[in-house]
Order: sequence, then C-alpha cells, then structure tokens
Amino acid sequence: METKQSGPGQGGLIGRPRGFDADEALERAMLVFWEHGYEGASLARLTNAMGISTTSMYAAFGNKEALFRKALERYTEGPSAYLPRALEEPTALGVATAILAGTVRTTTRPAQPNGCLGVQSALTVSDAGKEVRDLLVAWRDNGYSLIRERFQRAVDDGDLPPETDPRLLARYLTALGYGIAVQAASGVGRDELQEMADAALRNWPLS
Amino acid sequence: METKQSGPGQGGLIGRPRGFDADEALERAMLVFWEHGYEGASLARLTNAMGISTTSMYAAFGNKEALFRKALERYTEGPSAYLPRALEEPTALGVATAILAGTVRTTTRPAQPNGCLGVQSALTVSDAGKEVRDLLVAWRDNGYSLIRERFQRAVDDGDLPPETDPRLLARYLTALGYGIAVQAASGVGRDELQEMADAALRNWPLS
DNA sequence: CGACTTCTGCGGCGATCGATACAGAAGTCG
DNA sequence: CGACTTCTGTATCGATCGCCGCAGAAGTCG
Repeated sequence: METKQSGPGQGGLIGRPRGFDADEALERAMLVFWEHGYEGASLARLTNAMGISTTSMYAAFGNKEALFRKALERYTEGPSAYLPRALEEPTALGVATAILAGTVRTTTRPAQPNGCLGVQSALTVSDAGKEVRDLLVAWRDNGYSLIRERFQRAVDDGDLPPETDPRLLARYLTALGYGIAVQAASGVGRDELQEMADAALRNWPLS
Repeated sequence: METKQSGPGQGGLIGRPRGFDADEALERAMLVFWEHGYEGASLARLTNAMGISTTSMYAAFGNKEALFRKALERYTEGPSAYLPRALEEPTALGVATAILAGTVRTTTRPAQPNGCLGVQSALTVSDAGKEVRDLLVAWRDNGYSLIRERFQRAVDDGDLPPETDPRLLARYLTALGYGIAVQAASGVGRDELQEMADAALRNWPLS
C-alpha cells in the first residue's frame, strides 16, 4: 500500500496538495522508531520529528502501526540494504564477511541511532504491540531464510563442503549479527565490533 | 535496599503483618518484566500477576523502577546464575561451553518467557525509561567484564595461547549469547540453538 | 470567478499510564 | 480491653496514550 493521496508525481492532482515531503517525514519517523522502538516512540515525538501534525500523519499514513510498517520498509531498502548486496558475493565466506561488515557499519553509524531497528524495535511489547512484534519476528526470519538459501546454494555449488549444514551456518551468522546489534545498541564501538567479526570469520566454515 | 517493612523474619514486628509473600510476588513480577519488557509491563498487569493491589506494591517495593531493579536482582541470582557457575569451569573452552549451554537453556525454558530479561527488557525506551535502559547496559557490561577477566586469567595461566585477545574473545562469546537470546525470543527452538552453539565452539579459540 | 476536493490546525475524545490520599481492617503492644 | 502501628481496598489524581471531528485554509478544476 502506497502513501495515500497526493504525493509528488502520481494521481490525485485535484484538491489541496500536501504541504510536506512524505519521504522526508517517513525518514524522520524511521529514525525515531529506530532509537526509541515501536512503543517507546509516541505519536507526539514522531509527529514533532516529522514536522507535521497528528492529523496530517493519519491522512498520509493511516495510523501508528501503518507508519511503522512503512518505516520498516524504508529501513529494509535503506540502512539494511547491505544484506541483499552481500548475498551476491561470489563465495560463502565473502557473503558472511559482507554481512557482518554491513551489520557493524549500519549499527554503529555516528549520525544514526545505534543498533538495528529490526532487532530492537519490539523484542518485548505490551498487548497492543503484538502485531508489530510478530511483524519483526517475520522480518528477521526472512533475513535468516535468505542467508540459509544462499548457503544451500554454496553447498550445491561445491563452494562449501558437502557436509556443511546451511541451517546451522545461517543461525550462526544471524546470531553474530544480532549480537553485534545488541552490543552496538549498548554503546560498544565500531572498531571493536569489526575486529570481533574478523576474528569470528577467521575460522570458516566452522566445521 | 531490602523490601520495606515487615517481610518474614526480620524487624518491624509491630503493626499489621503483610498479607502476601513478597518473594513470590517478586518472582511473578520478574516473569512479567521478562515477557513484556520494562515499559511494556503495566502496573495493572504486574499487580494482577502478583496478586496484590497497587497500594501494596508501592508499600513493599517503592515504585515501578524499584520493582524492576529487585526483579533484575532476582533474575541475576536465579535464571542467570549459570554465568558465575560457568566461570568456575577449569578451562576457557569449558567456560565458553557452559555459558552458551546455560544461555540456550535459560532462554528456551518452556515454563518461562523466551529470551533473556537482561537483553530484551529495555533495548529501546521512551524518555521515562532511560535509567532502566542504562541499568541494563551496565548489567550486560558487567557480564562481559566477568567473561573477559576470566579469559585474561586463562591467558595468564597458559590455558589460552599468549597471543589471544581476551577482549575480543569475550565480545565474541557475548555476541553469540545475545544472538541466541534474540533468536530464542523470536521462537527458534532449543535444539537448533544448542546445535549452533556446539558448532560455534568446534573452532576454538578462534585464532 | 465559483464549485469542488483535499489538506491542515485546533481542540478534545475515551482509555490507560504510573502514582496517591484516605479511611478502615488487622495485627502487636501495654 | 484500649492505644498504637502497619497494611489493604477503593477511588481517584493529573498526565499521556493513540486517535479523530470539525471547520477553515489552500489548492485544482470548469
């Protein structure tokens, strides 16, 4: 579902045009969700960061949950875009190296919140947030599946030893990624995390 | 700071005695915080699970934040007690193995919430929760330091190669632990996580 | 211009948040 | 028993939560 009504470019050219840039506003909202989580980000804080009123937010995005879904899409295609790129590396080791390096960079970028939006936005929630928690569980599971399938292909291609279990290898890599994200959210520095990632991949492919 | 007033055993024997078991109530509160996080656990839900009124909770524990601090202490001495025990293993590999095994067991116990209270209770918070978030950052950092110091001792004792960096090794192990906790919170099963932990430690000590 | 459509700001909705005031119940003391 | 201390249930506080009704502003159409 796209942003409702006007928006630059496509249909709905009659009536008063929107007075703000919906993309820019969504970017700001994503950063707030990233820093404070889904339930920790209040409408007041979100709309203040977006520079619009709650009415305009509801007209453009629907409600808080819909806004979060759009913000997660934006995160997937922006800060988290290193994942699909990493999967195109020619070797499994190259894939793993690129994933961890991308995770370290994205979770410790100075101008952005620390950590990973997909991990820290809704690990625990009140009753009202269950759907968003499940959405993020599915988001993480999708990332895991992409990695597992890539490693399966590496086994099929002979890039990884035939006795390798792509499931376990993907679990291992995602665990390291989540661990990096949690440590980044806790203030651990980029260089230290990158050194750790390098050391972790010095033994490959585990067994 | 102990539980205020009565409590079975020590001072304050005059006046009406407390009508509930404070330890039992704290256990229930810990489980609610574990499942829903600090801000996701409302007073209504907490006191309902504890079987007492808000008035009794405030009289016994002070306020929500103080209740959480007590619950975290209880978590540290209960579900998380595998950590200090693991540090007493004779070899660094034994320590690492015990830590990961303890993490897997604690984060996937059927009768308890999935995941780790110390990781998922307050990764992101609203303004009101900053102190609790910082408390948990310090809690995790304390765990990391204990592991790092244990590995430093292993290097000093010749159990680990002299070129080993205890900092990186501790970062690696905590990252795996956090990664296991996040996956457990997402519903990944115990056996799969334990297999992954086993595979991760098949190469040791990394470099 | 006038008709029409859409967006925006103000104000407020009911619900829930964490936290308390108050009075009576339930005990231990002399 | 009566004086005293503490605990408990009810009822509610002000603040904030996500959300929306309404009227006017600001545009595009003919």
